[in-house]
Amino acid sequence: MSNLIAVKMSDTSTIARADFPVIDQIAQIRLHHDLKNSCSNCNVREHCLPVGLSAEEMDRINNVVTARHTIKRGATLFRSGDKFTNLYAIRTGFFKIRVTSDDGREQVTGFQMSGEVIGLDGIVNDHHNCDAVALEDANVCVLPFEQIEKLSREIKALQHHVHKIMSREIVREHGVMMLLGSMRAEERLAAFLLNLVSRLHDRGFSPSELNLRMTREEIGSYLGLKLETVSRTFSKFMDDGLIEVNQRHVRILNADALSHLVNHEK
Amino acid sequence: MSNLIAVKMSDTSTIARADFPVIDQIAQIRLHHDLKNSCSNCNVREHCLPVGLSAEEMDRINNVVTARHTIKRGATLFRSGDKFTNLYAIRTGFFKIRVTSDDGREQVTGFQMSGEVIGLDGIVNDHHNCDAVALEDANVCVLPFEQIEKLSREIKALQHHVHKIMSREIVREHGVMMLLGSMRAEERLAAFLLNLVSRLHDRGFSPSELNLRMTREEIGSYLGLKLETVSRTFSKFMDDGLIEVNQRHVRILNADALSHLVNHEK
DNA sequence: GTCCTATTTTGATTTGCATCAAATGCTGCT
DNA sequence: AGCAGCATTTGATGCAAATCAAAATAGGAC
Repeated sequence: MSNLIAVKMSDTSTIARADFPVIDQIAQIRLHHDLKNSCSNCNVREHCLPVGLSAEEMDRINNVVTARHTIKRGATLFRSGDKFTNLYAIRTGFFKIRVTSDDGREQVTGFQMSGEVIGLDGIVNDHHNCDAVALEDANVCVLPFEQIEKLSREIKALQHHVHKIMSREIVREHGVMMLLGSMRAEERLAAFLLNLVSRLHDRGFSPSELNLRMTREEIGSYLGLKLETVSRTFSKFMDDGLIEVNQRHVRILNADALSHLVNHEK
Repeated sequence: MSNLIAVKMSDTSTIARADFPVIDQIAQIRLHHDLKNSCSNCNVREHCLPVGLSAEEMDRINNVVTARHTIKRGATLFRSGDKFTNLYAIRTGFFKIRVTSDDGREQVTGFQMSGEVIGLDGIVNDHHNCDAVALEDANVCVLPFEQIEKLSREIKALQHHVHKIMSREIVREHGVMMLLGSMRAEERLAAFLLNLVSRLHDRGFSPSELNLRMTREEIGSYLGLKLETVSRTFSKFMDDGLIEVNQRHVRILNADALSHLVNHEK
């Protein structure tokens, strides 16, 4: 009965990319658009898609999503320099997006989760300028950008939705710039935790508990801090009774205090 | 013979905005689309518009640009919270874009010059989330976003161009995050100067000389540094023979050394 | 031209975070 | 299950940039 054909491949995620193109690193699933796998039934559709689409419009969008990929933890969905052809809507899993400078410095520019669309960086130069690395096994819908553009010309709501997604990313980055440019370590970490837990809450998870998918070093890269500073700041928050930390598991005990940290300098 | 009707208003740029809506702060010019003022004759069109448009397409785009605004130095083109209706293409002048947090912290997120399009932040929530402040008297084309979207559905090249402009902004912000997250003061200032001079060079100005339109404090806000650090770093670059600084005027003497600073940590 | 204010420079000192270092605790792999 | 390597924590020290302070300079208003 299942119309799903899963082409599972051996995990080559640790093998140097030069030898194996991305497509070999990830399992690929061709969709046959049964009800079970349509956008209309997807539980993150309110993030990826505009509201108020007609059944016909929904169907046409659905037909653009002809493939899904699963990406193993540690593998990259795309890399800086890769030719840009698709956007990706994250169905499940968690990614870090990072840029790398000529001299090898890395900067994590974001952590993206289900319902979020990644790959927008590739549009301007036809090539990606950052890497998308799965921090846990992930599943994404492949959105061929040319077809998204074509359909956007025909479905006004989709067009506006695409614009909103890009604008949202610009606004998000404004926030990160504020964080990096004018907050101290405690403020940065507090803002980070509150942001993560709020986005998870939007997706039906606990408003006060979360499992970090990234290392202290990756958090540090995102926040412009060294991993030791991240660790120390976690400890400080523990001592102050603001949070409970057990490795990657964090429980927020005093969200108001964290929020106060972020919004009241000094 | 001139078809231009300039409605010059008294300069109220220093008066509190609560009392005077933005429209009162800026002189407004209605265009009658004579040749002199058409996009096709604009000397920054290669920045704002896609290449390879047909005469008819160019004409239709031109008809969307029904107004221009002049903004006096120190006045704002839009502010955080303002209803979003237009994008703005900068014809002449220089803007800083800044976000302000709840507790009053300011962060300059960019300096934009002629040919660049600002206001994209407003799309996602129908309201702007940052301020655009003119750092010198400026002139912008008003681009009603609904009409841009309408025309984008009809002119494929325009649609793709809009996408590229947004993607470019995302990529630019990635670069700023790299700068803020993992560079030291000297590297940040070097990157800033090289970026500015390169963009000015693209516009026909000197590849080695520039007049800063912003204060040390504004540079510092953008770079996540205090104004004293900016000033000291300028002095250091002078001592090292990398640049010549006279107040707002900077001459780059050794671009390679600056570039080396940016691209080779330590 | 002169005054006033904003901007810039430079110096002295402090401080928050990085760096260096080492011990401990996980996790995934065989 | 056990081991190897990675991740995390914590301490000691150093340093880059912030802060505090004051003088010099420029630019605008009248």
